[in-house]
Amino acid sequence: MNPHLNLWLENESGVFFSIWRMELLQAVADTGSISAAATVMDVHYRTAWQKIREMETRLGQKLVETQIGGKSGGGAQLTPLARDLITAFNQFSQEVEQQMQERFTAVLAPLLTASLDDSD
Amino acid sequence: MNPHLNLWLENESGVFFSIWRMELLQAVADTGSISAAATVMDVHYRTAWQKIREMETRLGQKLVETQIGGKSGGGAQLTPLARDLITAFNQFSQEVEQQMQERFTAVLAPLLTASLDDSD
DNA sequence: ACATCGTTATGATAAACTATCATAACAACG
DNA sequence: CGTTGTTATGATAGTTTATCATAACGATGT
Repeated sequence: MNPHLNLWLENESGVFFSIWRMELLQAVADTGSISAAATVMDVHYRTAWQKIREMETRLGQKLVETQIGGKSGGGAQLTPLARDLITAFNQFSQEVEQQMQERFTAVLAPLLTASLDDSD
Repeated sequence: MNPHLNLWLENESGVFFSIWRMELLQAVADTGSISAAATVMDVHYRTAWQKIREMETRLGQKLVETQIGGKSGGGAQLTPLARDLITAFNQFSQEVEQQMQERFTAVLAPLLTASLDDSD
């Protein structure tokens, strides 16, 4: 019975950023690989890789630097742009979410508790 | 390059209200039938009907009163609860959207114009 | 009395999207 | 030079969503 929200950014070619995508990039930063990030986000590696590629294509900018091979098999790090986007979008989404919770309590919660909870 | 948002409400059985669903119910109110509302919302009748049923099932309350047959073939009107939900949710979503636009301009727009527009 | 009309209601199918499987290429290291 | 774990990508499976087809309905005009 709580409100949920999704926020995303798109240009002419489609969605290039969202809350989920931000978390995915953050997981790449935290773990040092797309593979481990996919596990953290509980999606298949292919899904994570494809979403990152899609973001980069639609943005026209690199977000993740990858290495193939090496002792640890390879890895991935964020570009400075990706880090900046995470920082800004995280602040943005948290502020909007705060407002959502506040307005939900003020505007919707009274109606929902009155019309639904009482009617059982 | 603008921000987008979706807002929805769910309980244990799933999503029972959202911006799109609100617009669908409003279209039913405006047109007097699910069929015409589906056309307005640019979806198939079956889709509109199924979404309404889903909302009612998950909410455990009737949102639309329907009639089959008659001179105009039939029709549909909103229940008082549906009207109240539309009113409250509309205010809720507009306030959140306003905040989103405001915070986007303050937090994200500077970064996006600096990092993306300039790089062409 | 009864055929007409546009709507509700629903089963069946098609299409689109998303997730999963399988596999090649890769490079530092012991 | 084989081992290792990752990136990268084609191919397939599955799941969700949209479309098609059709029956039931009842006020109205003939």
